[in-house]
Amino acid sequence: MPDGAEKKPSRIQLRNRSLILDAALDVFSAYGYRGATLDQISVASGLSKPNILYYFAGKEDIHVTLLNQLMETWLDPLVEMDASGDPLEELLAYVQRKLDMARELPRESRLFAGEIIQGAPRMLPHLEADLKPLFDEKCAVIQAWVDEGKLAPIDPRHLIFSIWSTTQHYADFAVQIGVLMRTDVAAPGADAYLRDLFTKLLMPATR
Amino acid sequence: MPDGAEKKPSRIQLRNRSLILDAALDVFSAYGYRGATLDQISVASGLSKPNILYYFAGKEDIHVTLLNQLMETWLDPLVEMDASGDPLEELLAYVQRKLDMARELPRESRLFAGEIIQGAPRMLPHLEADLKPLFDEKCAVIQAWVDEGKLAPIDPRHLIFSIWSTTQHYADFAVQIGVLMRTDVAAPGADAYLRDLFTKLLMPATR
DNA sequence: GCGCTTTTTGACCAATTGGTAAAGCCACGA
DNA sequence: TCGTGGCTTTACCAATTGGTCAAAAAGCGC
Repeated sequence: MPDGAEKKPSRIQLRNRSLILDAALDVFSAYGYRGATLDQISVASGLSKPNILYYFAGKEDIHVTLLNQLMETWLDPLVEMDASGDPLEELLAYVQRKLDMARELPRESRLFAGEIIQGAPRMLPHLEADLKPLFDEKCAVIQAWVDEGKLAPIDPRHLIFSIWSTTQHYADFAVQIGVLMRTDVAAPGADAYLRDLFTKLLMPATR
Repeated sequence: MPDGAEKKPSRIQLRNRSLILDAALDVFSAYGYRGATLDQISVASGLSKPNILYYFAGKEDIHVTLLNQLMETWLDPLVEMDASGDPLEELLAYVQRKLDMARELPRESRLFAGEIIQGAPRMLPHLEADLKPLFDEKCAVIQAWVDEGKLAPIDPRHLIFSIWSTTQHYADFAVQIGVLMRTDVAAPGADAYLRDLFTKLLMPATR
């Protein structure tokens, strides 16, 4: 049984763990933690239920592993925002990265959203430990840009909230958007719209 | 058993049905449909499980009833947007109404979000039948305003998406916001920020 | 091919799930 | 006060849940 100080995961372990995690991502993002079942993950992964429990300690272990992996990728676009770059360009690039991510990783976005909506029972520590410091740091960067007159005066915190919400919306509410408009034209339209939105918001008045 | 063409619901029926629906809103919005249990609703409502099933045909019946009720209140702010009013004022007022609603009815917002994230299995018909026509109508109104030069040229569909996402974010991601900033200052800050955001976006250039 | 470890499975379990049946309770009008 | 009908509970179920265990079946170095 793999535990404690493992040596080297075998080829089979690597393959099966990733099979399980991928299947679990499907199931958890679609039904939430409590709504997902090991049997669903079993079917989706092609592995028997006891076999899944050979690789993971339990349902919660799978979920936690997924959330841990997610946190890194999730923060990455914000990490990349460079304090020494051009403020408006940096922020617009951040918006674009978040938008791309919502498109490429919609399951991850929904998993994250579901977890937060349900009160983040398994994620609060991560938010406090990883997200909060990064958020504060980047807010300070943006505030400095504002103070230097390189951006219109806005509250950095709400700016970030609005970037998160507008971009993730295209992943989390994809079904609704699918009902309301042709999805094939939604993507480029969203790019242009959000660029326009945040440009107008952030462009300093003195120009 | 109350079904088919009912006469007049008794005082007790009215009270208990609303007790159940209120409790169910708590539970469903917190755990999603599959994650919620009748026992939880039973405890939260103070009624025994069989008693709950005396008033509703089953778990799904409760959920559907909740979603049906929600759809009306949910569309209301958009319905109120008046084609004959001042464009910018109307849209800013719409933003404010959605923001107020997210604050006053966070459970409903989370219930709705959870349902959509999970693919809207029980809501798709509603979206098609109720939301879509209203959405198209209001998009046409906004497009007309744009064509008349009363608003900056924007895509009405993405405008509405961004209004929905930014406002509902404060309800759906309340836990995350609670981690990142003092919640007591979040509300007025959000009001001002979003007014600024959408004013700058929508103000026509020729002024 | 041989022995040893890793992987996989089938059978099984206790707890929880949504739901049912029938009996009991209770108000209220005749 | 006595039914009568609406309301509530107790006892119970079959199905599903996450999880266990020992035995079987691969892998794999030699």
